[in-house]
Amino acid sequence: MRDERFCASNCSFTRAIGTIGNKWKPIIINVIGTRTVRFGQLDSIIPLISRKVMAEQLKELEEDGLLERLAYKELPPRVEYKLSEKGLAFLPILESIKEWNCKYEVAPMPGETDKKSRVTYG
Amino acid sequence: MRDERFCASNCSFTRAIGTIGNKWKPIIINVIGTRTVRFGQLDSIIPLISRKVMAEQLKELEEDGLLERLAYKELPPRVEYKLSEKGLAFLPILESIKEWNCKYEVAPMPGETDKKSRVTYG
DNA sequence: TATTCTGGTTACCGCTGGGTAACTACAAAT
DNA sequence: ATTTGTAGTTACCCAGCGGTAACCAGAATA
Repeated sequence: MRDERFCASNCSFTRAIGTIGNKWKPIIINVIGTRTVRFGQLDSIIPLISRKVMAEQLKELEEDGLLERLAYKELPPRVEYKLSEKGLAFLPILESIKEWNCKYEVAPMPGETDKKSRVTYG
Repeated sequence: MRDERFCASNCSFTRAIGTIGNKWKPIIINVIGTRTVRFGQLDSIIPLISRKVMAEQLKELEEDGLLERLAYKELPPRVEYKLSEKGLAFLPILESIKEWNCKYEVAPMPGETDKKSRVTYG
């Protein structure tokens, strides 16, 4: 999941890509946004990702200081996730990616209506 | 390599992540920058990536309109790659990722000097 | 004649990313 | 007594990612 060659690079940019350069992390960060979200919510908002991978990604995001994890000692358990200052500072970058894509993307095939393509995170 | 569920999504942001959300593409785009670069150059500048994967990534970047491929009918062959308008428009986003990382990254372990970690693309 | 140079492509194969299902703890509700 | 709900974790397993090595054309150089 995490590529050691990237994380151990002397190059700051390479390490940055090692941190957020995969398909799930930008999606997760974008979904959380400025909210506080529980694990189960993330799991149902992003159905394409399995619980296992979700847990891995969240753990890595926390290790990299993008995410804060608040676990309440209750039963059934309750855990809330919210972006740290670093994570919040990444949101504008995601916004500029959205703008960039809207401006330059060639139109996706029109009339696409099957369920799989309905999923939306942005 | 390319995740069909991302590309087929109705969500523009998800499609964008499907386009550039992997570890090699931002690196390649950053290395090319405003230059015109040949295949062999890319291959030697980024030794961690194999020829096969490099070729795949370049092809996808071209398909997604980020890259222009100029093949000269010579022997031995010469092929040059340069960023399209769309690709160039992505460079500022990479710059902001660099700034973001410099500002918030926890210091990597000091005194790291083995060769693997020497590789730099940024 | 043989080697080099370039930008790939292809066959082969091992490793692992990631999916599924089962399982945990314990309180509260039925 | 049994079911439900939450946040994970673990074992198991398979498709496919990605690495390696071989191979291609054909001109130029030694």
